[in-house]
Amino acid sequence: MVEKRGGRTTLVDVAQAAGVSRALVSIVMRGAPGASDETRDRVLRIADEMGYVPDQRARKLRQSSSRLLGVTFELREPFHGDLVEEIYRAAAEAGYDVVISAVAPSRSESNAVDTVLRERCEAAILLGPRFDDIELSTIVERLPVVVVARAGDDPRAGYVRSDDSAGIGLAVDHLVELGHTAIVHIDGGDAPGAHERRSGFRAAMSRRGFGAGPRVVPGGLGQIDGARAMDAVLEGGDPPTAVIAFNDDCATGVIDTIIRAGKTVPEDISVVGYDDARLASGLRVPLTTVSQDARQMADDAVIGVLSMIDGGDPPAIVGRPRLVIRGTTATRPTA
Amino acid sequence: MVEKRGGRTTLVDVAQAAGVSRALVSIVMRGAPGASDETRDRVLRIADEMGYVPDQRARKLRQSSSRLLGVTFELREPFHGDLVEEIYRAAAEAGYDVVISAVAPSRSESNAVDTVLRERCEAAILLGPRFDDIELSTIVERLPVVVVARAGDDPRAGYVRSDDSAGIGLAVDHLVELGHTAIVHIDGGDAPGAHERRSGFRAAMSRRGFGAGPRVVPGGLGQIDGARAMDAVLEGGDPPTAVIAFNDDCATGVIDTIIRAGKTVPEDISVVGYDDARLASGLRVPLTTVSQDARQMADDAVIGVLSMIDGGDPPAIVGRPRLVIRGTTATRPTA
DNA sequence: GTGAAAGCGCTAACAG
DNA sequence: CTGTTAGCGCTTTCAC
Repeated sequence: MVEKRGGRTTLVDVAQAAGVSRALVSIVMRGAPGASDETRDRVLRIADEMGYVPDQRARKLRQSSSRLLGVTFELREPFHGDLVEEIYRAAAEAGYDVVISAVAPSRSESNAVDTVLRERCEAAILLGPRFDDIELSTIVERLPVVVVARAGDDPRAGYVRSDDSAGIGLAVDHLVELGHTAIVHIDGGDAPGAHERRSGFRAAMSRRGFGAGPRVVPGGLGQIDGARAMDAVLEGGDPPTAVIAFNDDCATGVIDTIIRAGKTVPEDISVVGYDDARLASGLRVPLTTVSQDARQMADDAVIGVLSMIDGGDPPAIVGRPRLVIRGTTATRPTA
Repeated sequence: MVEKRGGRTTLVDVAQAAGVSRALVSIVMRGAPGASDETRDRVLRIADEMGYVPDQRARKLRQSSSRLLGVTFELREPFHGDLVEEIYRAAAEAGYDVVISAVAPSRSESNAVDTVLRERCEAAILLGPRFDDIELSTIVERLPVVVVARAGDDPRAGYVRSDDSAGIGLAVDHLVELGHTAIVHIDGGDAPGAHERRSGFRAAMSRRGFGAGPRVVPGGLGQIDGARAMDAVLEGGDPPTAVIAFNDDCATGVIDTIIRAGKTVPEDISVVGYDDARLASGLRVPLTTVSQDARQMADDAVIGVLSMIDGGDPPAIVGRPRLVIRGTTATRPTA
């Protein structure tokens, strides 16, 4: 009785098979009021037997509001994965569907955003976009946008991020309290958030009295970037006793280099990461890291963007990151 | 002149503004023949000024075929990221759009597949699905399906995978040629492909004359799984001189444990991974690994599923994996 | 509870 | 080259 290669089964087919009107089937499929429990069960059963699945496109087309949220994210960013997962949940709780659109080396951000636009999403959540002001501007003109995990100041866009500057501050404080003075920051280049972390590092260091040119080393987002940067640091002589990496991946590379160089973490050198993507919590060396709460950020982004749809003001939420102390930091070696 | 909060601009609006018929605008937007270059330019300009973006849903709804491919993937699998990226490319080359639907701990596979169904995708590509035969069966009845990176034998589904058994064989051969005899396989439990790799390992070992119970240790997909498994191996005494891990992440964990135990890779113990996801190539310790060619697999999957749409037979493609020798394998320690 | 009718934004098949 | 006419599959009035 199963309709082969279904999906093509339409509401009319079900109505005919059940001997009722299309409207009734529609009501039943939506779970809307207006049908007896008896009819409801029968229609549902028949629809199921026929392999009927409502056509999302037709449905959304007909509805005045699409109740659709577009999300762009980077396929390579573990933390984006965490955020996407939480956004699915948060959106579902609000009765919204989600269209995800990936960004990758071979698929540009504009490409990803175009998809969101063409699908007639009511609003977009952009995860760590690298758009410049102009590009962002053209998007913001078209639909409500919340930018996550990146700073910015377009008044028409909402922003949800955690305070990168404060986050790095937590890391610096932690290390200073452990007695470290020779602290290096391996940065994220031009990645979203990198600037804030860099200046947050400088600020925290000078606040702690290490004003004289705290060391910032060019790094990047990947493990290899962290490893290379740490290579350079060690080769330069005068090794630090602590390193704050741009993110967890980067920190992993840093740790790797340190170990390869015959030193140990955290005995010789302490290392702090950033993000606390699940990747990190699964690491063998439990990484001390600055945690951005994906769940909270997703909630904030979704709630914020929904309020914008209703004409509310763009949110400007700066979450307070949390330092998660695990096993890669220790008191300064007494050497 | 920009329509604020556009996206709501419709084809009719553009037609009116340009003083032409809807049909003409449609023709121009699709780049279809039937309009003078002059008109084309003018309409395009006006559309752009108005911030008009064609409604994908309405478009797909009207067209008999949606030219849409659904892809389900795991947010946490780096190799899936590689595949998704390549599928976007391969689909675009064939004139198809892609709907991606993520699987995560809090978002089930059925959920992901439902999305694909509701969007009226013409076919689905499932990356490493964990469905059992029954579940897969109900999906296969509804639309053409190609399963990637997992073995199976539903004759109605297409399969694109690389020969896991042969891949592990390559790893075993490589290690045996380096003089290793004490080789351990840390497996992937019930993950897609794990069974094949396990039995491939046993087969290759016995082919090489190590028939007497080659050691297979329960592992998993993550770094932590590899690390824990390796812990157990080392604690058990009689350490192997070589380890073949289920995947690259797992291998990373293995390496980590080895180093923490005061041994070195590859001097004391050689380690081979599996997948060659970009993650791996970015590792500081260049991982010797069995490469599954994401680009090739994506091409095969897309071409295969398109042919199924045209009534072709389901593809059954078993790619030949390639051993990529990097820095984590060496000749057996002469100890 | 039910059925008829209109229309979401677009494309396709025609006549002009 | 242009305009008209039909729908795609669904939801949403509105009478019955």
